[in-house]
Amino acid sequence: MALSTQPYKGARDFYPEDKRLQKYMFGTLRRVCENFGYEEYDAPILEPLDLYLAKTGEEIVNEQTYSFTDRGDRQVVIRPEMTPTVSRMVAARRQELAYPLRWYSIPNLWRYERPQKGRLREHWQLNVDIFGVAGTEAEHEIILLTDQIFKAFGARADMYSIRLNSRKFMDYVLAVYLGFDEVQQSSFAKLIDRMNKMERTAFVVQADALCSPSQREAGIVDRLMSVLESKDIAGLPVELQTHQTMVLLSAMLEALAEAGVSNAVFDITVMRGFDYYTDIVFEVTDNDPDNNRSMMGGGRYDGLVGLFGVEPVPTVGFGFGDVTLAEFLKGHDLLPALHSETNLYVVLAGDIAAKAQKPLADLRGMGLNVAVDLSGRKLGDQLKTADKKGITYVLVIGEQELADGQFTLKNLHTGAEEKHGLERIVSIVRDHRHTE
RNA sequence: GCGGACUUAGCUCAGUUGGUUAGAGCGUCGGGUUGUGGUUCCGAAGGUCGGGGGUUCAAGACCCCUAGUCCGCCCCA
Repeated sequence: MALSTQPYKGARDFYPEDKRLQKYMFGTLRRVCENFGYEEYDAPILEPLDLYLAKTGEEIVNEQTYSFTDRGDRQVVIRPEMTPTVSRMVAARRQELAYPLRWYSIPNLWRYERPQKGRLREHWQLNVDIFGVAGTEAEHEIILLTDQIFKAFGARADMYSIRLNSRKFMDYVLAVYLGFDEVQQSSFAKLIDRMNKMERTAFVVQADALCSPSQREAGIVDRLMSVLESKDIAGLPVELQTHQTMVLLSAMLEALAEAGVSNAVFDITVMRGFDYYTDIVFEVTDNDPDNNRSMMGGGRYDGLVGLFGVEPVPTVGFGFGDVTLAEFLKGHDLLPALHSETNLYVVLAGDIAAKAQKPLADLRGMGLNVAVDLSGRKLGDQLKTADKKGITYVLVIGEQELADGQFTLKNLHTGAEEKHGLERIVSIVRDHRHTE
């Protein structure tokens, strides 16, 4: 039986054309992050199991990670997310780092679960974090950066929504304002998370089922619905509007609007799954109903660094997956034409590979990326190969050209041909590359 | 982890209620005379129909198992 050529379940091969797209996406992400003064870091793909047990739900660690025991009996996990790792790194140098600390990374992450639209087993995720800022200036900057990322990809404000809420606020609503016990709070959090995907009546039925008889009698579900159906902070019951976090969030949204972020809104259904978030949380969703998934999510997690036994560091950060980003760009037709990194394809007329080495070295020395066809096939076949590789310029080298130093340069897009010396050829190809 | 749909040539797919040597388009390769691609023309190669088992005189088609892909659910990094 022949070996399978398929990549591992839920993971992708990146052929050169796929890698071009990845390089474009990552390049844009890096540019925006560095534009805001964020520095890139990285870490091992393997981490000890303990790192995740402390802060993530047990089900996630046990059933949704790749884990194994190594030869030294250590429990090892292939990282399913970057936040614990970066917290570990910051904690390790807690005293010596210069705050505010602005870091980013684009790690590959693994999760053991069934692949589906927008969710694979291996994906890459931009992680951006700011450490050491306790005030909402940190959230403001992070949201601004997020918005810049979308703008850098050419997205318009009506293509995506930045939705904000507060974990601290929701805890208050569920525990104090509505009086739910801890089990109920967690059930309601999950239900509210799915609210936008459900019919209102189905939601009310499920919410009702979670209430005790006395809560039902007190009309708790109606009270809940009136909170959840508030379209903005001003629509909330007055008692909730004046909650400290709502006051801060309200001011933040105003500041963001002033800074040119027109599509950031309060959305009470944004919950986020993780326990480590401590206050403001946010998501960015695609406005295209066919890609109804959160593309990016994050928030404030002030407690994580402190788990390593050092003084806690207030932190705001987010993760942004490459799969959902690619879906977004494709869906909104935002992908540019991506070309080969090879600028020039040299075809040889006749058996002259040895003699052609000098001009090839000169072209490379002057900075062009040059590939040469070594097949010895007919000229037409060599041209076909250049075309198939998506390389615009072809240079013909034959006895004639070697003799007079004038080489035939052909543009495969226009079909035009011209003869020049090597330096002129380099400048033509380079100018074209820059205008692409 | 649970449920549903699907799997036929390199790719996208046809294949009628089971019935001879399983088809198309695109792609690939060769040719239209020796230094010019995309278009066009001619020709060729390429499939034990995902794998295994069963029903039948006969299975690509029906049944069971298994793998993979996709879509939901759970969960969400």
